[in-house]
Amino acid sequence: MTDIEKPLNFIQKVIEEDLASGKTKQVQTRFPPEPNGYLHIGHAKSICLNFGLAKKYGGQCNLRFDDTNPEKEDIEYVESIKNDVKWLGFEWAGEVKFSSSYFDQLYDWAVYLIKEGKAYVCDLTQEETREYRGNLTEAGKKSPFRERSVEENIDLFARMRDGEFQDGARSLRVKIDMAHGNMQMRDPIIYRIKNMEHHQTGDKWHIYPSYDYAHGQGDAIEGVTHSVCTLEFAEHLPLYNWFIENLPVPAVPRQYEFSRLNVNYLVTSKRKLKQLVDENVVNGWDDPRMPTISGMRRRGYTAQSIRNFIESTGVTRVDGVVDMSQLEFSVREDLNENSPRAMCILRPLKVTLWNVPEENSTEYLVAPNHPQREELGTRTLIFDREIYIDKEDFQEEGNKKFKRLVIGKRVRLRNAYVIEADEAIKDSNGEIIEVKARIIEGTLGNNPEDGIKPKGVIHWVSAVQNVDCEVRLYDRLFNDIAPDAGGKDYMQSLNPDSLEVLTGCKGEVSLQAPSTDIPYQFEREGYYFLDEDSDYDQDLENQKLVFNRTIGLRDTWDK
RNA sequence: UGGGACGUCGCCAAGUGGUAAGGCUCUGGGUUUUGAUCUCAGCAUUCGUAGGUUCGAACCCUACCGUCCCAGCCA
Repeated sequence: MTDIEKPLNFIQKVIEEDLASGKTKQVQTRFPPEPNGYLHIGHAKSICLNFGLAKKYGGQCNLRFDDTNPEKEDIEYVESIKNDVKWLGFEWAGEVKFSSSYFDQLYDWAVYLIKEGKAYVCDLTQEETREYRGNLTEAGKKSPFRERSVEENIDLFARMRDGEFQDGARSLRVKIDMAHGNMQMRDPIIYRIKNMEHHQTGDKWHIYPSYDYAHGQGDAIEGVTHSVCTLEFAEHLPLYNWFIENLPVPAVPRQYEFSRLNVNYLVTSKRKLKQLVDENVVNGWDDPRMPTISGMRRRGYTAQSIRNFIESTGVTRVDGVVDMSQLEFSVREDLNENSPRAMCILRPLKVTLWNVPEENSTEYLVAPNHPQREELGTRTLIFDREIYIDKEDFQEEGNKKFKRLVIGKRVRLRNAYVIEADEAIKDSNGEIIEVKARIIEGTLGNNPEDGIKPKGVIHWVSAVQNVDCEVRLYDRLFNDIAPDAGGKDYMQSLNPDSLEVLTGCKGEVSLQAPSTDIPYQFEREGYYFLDEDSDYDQDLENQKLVFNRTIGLRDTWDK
């Protein structure tokens, strides 16, 4: 990167002050996803922030699954989340943590609160609880069960734990203030009855702690110094601190909130992404059109490009929407620097170079793998009398702006000769099926001797020896710049053309054994990454190669 | 109408009393065997609005306007 120092964000400033004052000895953070879906670009921000903070200040970051609600969770998600965090390039401290590991301690602390007269078992139904809570402008009413005796509360709470009651029959609430301006403080529920198995604790529990009750205490148990979360939890801060102050916790963590990442044209809500998967709008969580980490990975986005993007957007408390172009810039920046080049014809049009002798027409040419990075080596290109160019690179009659092949005009074949087109051959429908052209002698590495330079450069592939492949082009999933803003129905703005599959594409022979760790730049086309649907086969006839277009090249050609 | 947070260029985002960084986008020029890359130049007399304090304000004060979050036994 650069040696220009980046200004610190507000959380970094807090940490530097805490370190300077001695309040914090060693920074401890945590990334705390609930395993109820796949991670998406929004989580990448939290991951980069939490792990990045720990790394920057020589501390550690835990990966903690906030698994307090077995209803929505699944072991499939914990595995995918671990995989995604690792892929993004981060390493968590020690073993993976689970909020469920603290259920015993949390239970003991709940009993402690009861004994202190600060928690009570409430028999109000869910509807009654809502009525008693009041609303934004009216104070709530105290629950009639608020003054139960300590003994009765302890007994009832134990019986809740033992599975004696139906789901929702009772709850454990903390006694704070039913008239508090902050709704979170109106005797929040900290334990609810759910007679159901948990993916980590099996059938041990019939009651599960709420997020509010489990999160801060989990932080304290793990010695988290700076608990950073998104802005919607700012409302919970007083409650977070209430527990820390009223419980004999081993440490005092502090919560700081930042605004979540929003990118236009994207939807980032686990619930909504799940709907796209469940209704088969996309082909799974890792569909390359999804803004999930796994989808982006499959599409060809590099971990570095995602990290750079997150870094470029900053950390503040301002609600904003980042432009998609900023993400695209980070992806292109990294890929341009690191992708090997290759030529691939997406929509083949045969060109016969009639002045190349028919006998022994094959010629081997050498091309650099990267135009600016010699150290990346070279590759061999096969040149023949018959080649393919892209249909879009030929017009019978061009115009000043069309810098490609035109009848009677010249064009440079990338890394090869200059050619001039003579004739277009059409089928009975009038469609051009072949072009007759000729090479200009002596133009390999040189300009034509007659001084008539070609207008442009186009890519090509031998029609005799090439690699057949399928190419999948992706466009945005939604046509609306803010698909789900203001409660809009995002399913109404789905882009019907978000996937275009091209078969019979022709790649140069270096693509026979393609790279599986970084996209190629198909010159003049964009960046393309090998999809996992590909099938390798020693027998090339049976090999099936599929490439995903990660992103096109920047295009400043005003058509 | 209760409580909380936030408003600096089209989009991100520094700046927190001394006279508006940077990135993305966009526009124009140069180099180029990728209409890519690279490179040069341009792009806020102005910081939500209106007053006030001050020699001096985006930064301090007051009022107003706008946006977002909170009424799950979700996280």
